[in-house]
Amino acid sequence: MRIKQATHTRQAELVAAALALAAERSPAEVTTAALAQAVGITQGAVFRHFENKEAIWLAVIDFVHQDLLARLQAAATAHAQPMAALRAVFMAHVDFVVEQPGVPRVIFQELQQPQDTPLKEGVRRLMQAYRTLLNGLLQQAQASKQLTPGTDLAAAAVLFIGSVQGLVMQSLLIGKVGAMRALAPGVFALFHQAIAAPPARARRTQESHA
Amino acid sequence: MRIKQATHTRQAELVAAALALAAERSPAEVTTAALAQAVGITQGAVFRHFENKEAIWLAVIDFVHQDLLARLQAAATAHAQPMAALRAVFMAHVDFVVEQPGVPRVIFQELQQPQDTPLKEGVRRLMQAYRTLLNGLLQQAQASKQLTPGTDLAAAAVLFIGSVQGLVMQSLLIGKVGAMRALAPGVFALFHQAIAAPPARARRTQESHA
DNA sequence: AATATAAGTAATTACTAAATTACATTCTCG
DNA sequence: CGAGAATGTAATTTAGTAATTACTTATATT
Repeated sequence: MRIKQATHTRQAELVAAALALAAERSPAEVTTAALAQAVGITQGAVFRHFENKEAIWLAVIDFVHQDLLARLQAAATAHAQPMAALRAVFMAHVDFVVEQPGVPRVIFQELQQPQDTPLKEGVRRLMQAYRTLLNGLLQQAQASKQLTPGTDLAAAAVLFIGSVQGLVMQSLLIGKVGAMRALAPGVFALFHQAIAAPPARARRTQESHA
Repeated sequence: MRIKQATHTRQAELVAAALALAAERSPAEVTTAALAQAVGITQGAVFRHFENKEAIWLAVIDFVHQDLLARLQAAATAHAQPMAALRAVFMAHVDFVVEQPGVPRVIFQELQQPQDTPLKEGVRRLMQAYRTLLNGLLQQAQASKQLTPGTDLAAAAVLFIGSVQGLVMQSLLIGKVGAMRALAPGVFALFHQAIAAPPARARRTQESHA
């Protein structure tokens, strides 16, 4: 059995360890010593695989970016109807956070930094990709007349991401990530109500109202 | 002119300094030395006025609790119509964050801690008071038939706070808190759409639809 | 005005954490 | 197989921070 591991293996282990530790404490308090112990090497050995500590978190953000977006994309393409796709994306995001409670902590942590660190830049890229995905779905929905006419798509994207954020905050506050799953359907239902066109018969009366 | 200041004066100065510094960097990086410098005393002198560093952040949370809730309450009571009151609370919250960009950072920072620190307890009390305020307004709105029948009030509260959170995240990401003000009306309009009862003429058709 | 107390200073202590260094071991490939 | 590169260790360095201590000075009170 191998004692020493190739760098890319250790890098993956350290990234996983960082996420696991971030689920239990503030990422700012995750030390290189703790990472080393989690992986089974000494503190100094960590720097055989990463230039410095920041590089570890950069790799974490990268990993999350790949993993989360792949899941959201999969959730979206599993549904032909854009509204159903939005619901699936919402639930996939909630599921992801429940499985990886460290992720929001890392995101929040990096957003704290006001200067434009490489880490914050990584978070921005992730959010941008998320927004692009949402925007595509919202435009599809709009094209197929499933949105209230004149809906502000940018505001809808903010509201969508904000809804998940709100759920995350509640769960951070009460300390039980699982509670998110229970609240999620009700919150999405409201989001749906916020943007969805009224059913056909009602639409006629609304037009006569305007 | 006075050289030495009374403790309660210095405490207020230190709380203000903590909020100001948290607006420029992560609260975790705000050192007692930086606080001392901001106030014009030496690092050790800080401990003449606060038992330890945690006590400073506790006082900060307390101050924010008082100040924010007073503003939200004032915004709410300025409107007889519950929906108008909700809009005013939303805007007051956004204004508060724009004026005090350090506040969300402090909140996030404390939410990171998974254990139940006194600080996190303080944040929880603040959020609880916020939810109580919202709940009152939502119930008023419901009682006066201004909500879609069957609206999930708990989900609505999550969505409301989440909307502001979403706005805050956007602004933390792009680094310009002022951008919140521009996005806020659109986001609130969607929230309104999410919970508001359809206008009278449309309601008839919706009933016939059900 | 004298004095006790509160507020301040300067220097030190105790601790923690990231990064470096010198040396050792394992792995890989010609 | 054997040499060189990669990975690992143990100990040290460097740097920063909260809190304490011994001493000083301003302020308020009688």
